[in-house]
Amino acid sequence: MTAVEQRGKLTLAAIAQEAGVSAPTVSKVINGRDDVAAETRSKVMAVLARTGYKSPVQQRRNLAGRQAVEVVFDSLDSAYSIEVLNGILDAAGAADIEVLLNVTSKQGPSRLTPEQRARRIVDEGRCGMIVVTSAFSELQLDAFNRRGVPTVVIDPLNPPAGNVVSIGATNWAGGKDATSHLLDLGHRRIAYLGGPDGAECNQARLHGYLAALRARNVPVDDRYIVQGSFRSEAGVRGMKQLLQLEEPPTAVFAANDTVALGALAEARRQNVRVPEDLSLVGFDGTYQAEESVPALTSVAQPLQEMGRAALRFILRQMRGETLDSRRVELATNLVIRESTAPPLALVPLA
Amino acid sequence: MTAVEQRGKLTLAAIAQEAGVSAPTVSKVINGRDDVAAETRSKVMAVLARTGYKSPVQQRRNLAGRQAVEVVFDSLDSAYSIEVLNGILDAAGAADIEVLLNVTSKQGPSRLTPEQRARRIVDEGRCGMIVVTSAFSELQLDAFNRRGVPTVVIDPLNPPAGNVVSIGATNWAGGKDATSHLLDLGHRRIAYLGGPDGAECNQARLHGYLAALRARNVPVDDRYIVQGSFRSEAGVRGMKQLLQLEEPPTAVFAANDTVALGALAEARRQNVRVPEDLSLVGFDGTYQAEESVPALTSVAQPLQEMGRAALRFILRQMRGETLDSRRVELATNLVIRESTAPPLALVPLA
DNA sequence: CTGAAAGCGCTTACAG
DNA sequence: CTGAAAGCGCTTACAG
Repeated sequence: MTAVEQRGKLTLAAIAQEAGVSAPTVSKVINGRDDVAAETRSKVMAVLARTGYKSPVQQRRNLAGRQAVEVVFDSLDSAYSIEVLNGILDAAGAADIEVLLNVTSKQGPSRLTPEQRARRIVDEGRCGMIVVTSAFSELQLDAFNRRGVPTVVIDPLNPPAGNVVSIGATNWAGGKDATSHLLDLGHRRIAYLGGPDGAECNQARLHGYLAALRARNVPVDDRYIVQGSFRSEAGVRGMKQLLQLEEPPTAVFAANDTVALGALAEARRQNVRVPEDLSLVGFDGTYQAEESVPALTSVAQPLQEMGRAALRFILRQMRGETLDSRRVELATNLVIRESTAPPLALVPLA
Repeated sequence: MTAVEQRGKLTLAAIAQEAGVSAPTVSKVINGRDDVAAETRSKVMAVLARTGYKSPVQQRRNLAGRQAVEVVFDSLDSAYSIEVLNGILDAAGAADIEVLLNVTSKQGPSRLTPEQRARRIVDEGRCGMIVVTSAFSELQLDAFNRRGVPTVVIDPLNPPAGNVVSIGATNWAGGKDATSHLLDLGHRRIAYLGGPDGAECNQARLHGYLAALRARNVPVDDRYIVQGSFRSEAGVRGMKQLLQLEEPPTAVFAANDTVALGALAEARRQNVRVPEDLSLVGFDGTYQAEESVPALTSVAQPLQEMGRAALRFILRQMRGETLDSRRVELATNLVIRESTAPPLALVPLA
């Protein structure tokens, strides 16, 4: 038994002595400052963990009662975000953890800077944070981890650096599956109706599409690749553009369901029948795909499962477990519905 | 303005200076020690109150119990609930209040009874509660109010008794507007494709429909009134039933947009064109109505506004204001889109 | 990256 | 009862 453990007084100075460093150094570790050598940090962390020392902030956290996780979305206006939220709520309910919901687009006059928000989340003693937004920089996200608030990012636009845990889906494989399905049906003129150029997940889907074409030696035609956004209007505009081509595509793989539905609406307006004249595949597999007429063939993301996994990662980190991996991709699943069929040329006349 | 109020730093020493005593004396007052003269104590207390100084313990308590409103939904799987939630988040963001989101269908193994939930909400010091669920009885809801947690119910299945504040929309007037619109177009065989029999709001819409028919001396035909649920399947089934009638209706007023979209899907399957062969009106006016093809004529509820109003009611009660009314109905608004047209018989042949 | 030194805000022990 | 002085625990600024 060590000196510290014998005496009742568990002070920062005692921790310092125990770890063989100075008090200021322990202070820096506790407050998540980054001017501490990794080795020193882990030495101090070990003593902190062993002695169960609680900083004032951590004591505050204990007083706060029930554990709560901060969940931050950019907005809650898509089937996508709702499903992720439902997954988080599900796992939180099971673990008896409160969910504090924040939507950055719904900020009042006192709009918080990311720094202010970070300070508040730490000060208020959240047991973890789930982020479905690009409102935080990688550095800020890592700062949460260092301050003892385990943080998980869901489907980041770009994979976060450092120690930040992120959860996504197998976008590349999903894109390949969708395109292979269209190729299997006999399509050769297949368009990619894409989302935002800068989004990692969109790029992965596009490259899955390209990979499927190349695997079958189908030449890539740049006119069939139209980038846009993840919103419905992008589908409308993209579809207009594609239908003006001399040789329009016989199939379209859209970057998500919302874009696909925009494309479907435009096709209908131009009397292009789906799936007879045009096959259409979406991505996400939300209820939008199910309820559309015709029901949309779509690459389903396990959105609820992603939300659940995010919360479970936080629980594990709270228990002090180390994670196997900083990045997890859950499998997508192509769900074939009514919006895809062989191209008309291949269907024998009745 | 005093010295203390001018400087930003609100420290114990500043309070002491302001009160004309020493720092230790202020410390004693704050910590409830009894070796302080009554007069000195009250002098210090006055300054504390005026400046709003908080001791570390008080700050801790404040941080732990930062004002948060408990929001309880049955589930988050409809456009309806999402819009209400967004309204709540909007007003909460503006008022700098946290939102604790609970979904009763997402309870873990330790499913709470309403009593347990109530105790917890009170014990944890929520500043208010917004309920979009029928998980609580009227008595339980009233108990929250009595225990000092102002409670507001949004669109209750049945209007709550006692002191419970509830917010709804003008369902009766909306039902009347929808039906009058169809009558104005020339329809006489108008069906009501309803939601759950027991729901107050559904009954109000139905009675609005009946009132509109009676006002124009159009006889009510019971075969045109089909009750169901608020889900898509109810629209599919109800539409099947109506299309089997010897004289099917030329127009359908559906209890909500989801039911209307189910009806639309079934109509399309049976090659009944909307609006040429059948006019269709929904209720709620969510994005579902906008994005459908054809876009759905619908009675828009101010769902976001209802969420906002609920939160503002709580703020008012927190400030001790008395409310004018225990029940508020916000106005609906008929939005005419593409799914309604005169009945075919009235359209002159081209 | 580290820690001696200074500083901050509060509390305690005690002289008057 | 009061408050000058000492002390406690932590943080900050900065020299090395």
